[in-house]
Amino acid sequence: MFSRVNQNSIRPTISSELTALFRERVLSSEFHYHPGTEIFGEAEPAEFIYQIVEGAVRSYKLLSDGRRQIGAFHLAGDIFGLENGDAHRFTAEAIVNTTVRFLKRRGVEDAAMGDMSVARDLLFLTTKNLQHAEDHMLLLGRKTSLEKVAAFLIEMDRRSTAAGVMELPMCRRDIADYLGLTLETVSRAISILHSEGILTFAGQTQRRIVLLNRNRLAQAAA
Amino acid sequence: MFSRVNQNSIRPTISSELTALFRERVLSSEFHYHPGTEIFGEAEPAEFIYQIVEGAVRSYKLLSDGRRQIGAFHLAGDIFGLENGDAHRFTAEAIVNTTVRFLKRRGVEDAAMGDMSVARDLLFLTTKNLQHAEDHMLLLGRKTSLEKVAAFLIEMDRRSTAAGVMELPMCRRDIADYLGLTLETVSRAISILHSEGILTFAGQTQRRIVLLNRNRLAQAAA
DNA sequence: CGGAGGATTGACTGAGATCAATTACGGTGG
DNA sequence: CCACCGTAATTGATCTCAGTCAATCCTCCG
Repeated sequence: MFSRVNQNSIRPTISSELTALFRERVLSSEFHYHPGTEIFGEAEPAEFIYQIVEGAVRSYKLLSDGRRQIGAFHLAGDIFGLENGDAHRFTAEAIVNTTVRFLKRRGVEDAAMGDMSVARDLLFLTTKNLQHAEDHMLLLGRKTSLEKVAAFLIEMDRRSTAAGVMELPMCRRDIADYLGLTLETVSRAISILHSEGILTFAGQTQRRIVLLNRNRLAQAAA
Repeated sequence: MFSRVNQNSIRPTISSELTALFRERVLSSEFHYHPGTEIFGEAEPAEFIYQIVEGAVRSYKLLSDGRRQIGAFHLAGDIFGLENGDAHRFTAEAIVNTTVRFLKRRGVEDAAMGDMSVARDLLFLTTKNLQHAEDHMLLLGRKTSLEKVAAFLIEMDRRSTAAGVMELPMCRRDIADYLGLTLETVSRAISILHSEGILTFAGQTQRRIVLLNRNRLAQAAA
């Protein structure tokens, strides 16, 4: 399922104190997950919090009949699995080959009790997640399929490190379950943006996208 | 727009420290809002945080063409307007005649710096909001209209103090904008639940609803 | 009693879902 | 290196759930 690895370069994040905590505690506490493997399940006890060293993770909820809503994608540097209760509220799965750092939740809470800057970090991170969820509610409840896909591409563009081409780690189905659509509708929307010259594909994969006109993309996202 | 009032009984909430703070600082810092009046606007500087003494408030985001997504309804006892940045991320409006308490945001932040239990309260409250938003994303992205309306009624039932009849302070359009539907679809869904004997109306208004079969309602919410 | 806003109901439309076929890509073994 | 296979993505045809448009009813007011 997973295997130990050793790697230490990581994209800097805003949450400096927590990232520092992660750095301090790197006692081979890194693990590797293969595509599709579960990191933790919804309602499982939340023992750790996680930071992605490399790779990508999807967090989702399921309905009993299999309908899935992905609440967030986590990329390199992102911290996830942060809960305030005892149980995880999402299932988290590696999308691609992913390396992850662990921190014991109790340890973080203890640190927060003693160190106000850690407590502030925790609140800041939770607020960031809340802000994202709030924006995503507007998208899910009130935007059209084209607006959703455009907004998704803008979000990924903003979060991607490489400036030129953006490599999407997730498949169309993942995008669909993030946007409350079907994979066919996502594909059609991307085709429209392609045919309108707003984006193009790099190489012969549909996962590497180059944005040709960010203004028009932003308009489409309105 | 609003007028001073004096009232002090309030439903107890989970967030005891913050509520205590609100109590301490009640120096005629209560205001009354009439239906439809704005308490604060999106992107306005967040100077205060608020607690409802009596009434109901809707928090929403707008798209440029007027499409609206209500992110939450706030009822008596609820604290809202809590931001971690300098600006509000929602517009908040009174739905009915509403009395609200204020706390200076700076004051709360200062208290949190000195008192760890206030800091914990702040984090707890933000986490509660996040949890609600996460559940609501699943509803908005993946549930059918009937499931949405059933889930809404269950939520309001859980939050309502009176056990028998539930008095909805909001109109069908508000419900629709909360659930990502149109008011007609909400009306039809309620009619279906009515015709199936799951709910009935109290008196001759469509705002007072009595749940006749919570099990079947929960099933409908799947 | 009359008027305005809220809610329901009906007829029709349409955006996105579903079903289905085809094409493209990436990994594997020969 | 290439043929093969399974998965991913695209594209087309059709369907359906919820949206739109519109009429009516209801309720609470002045």
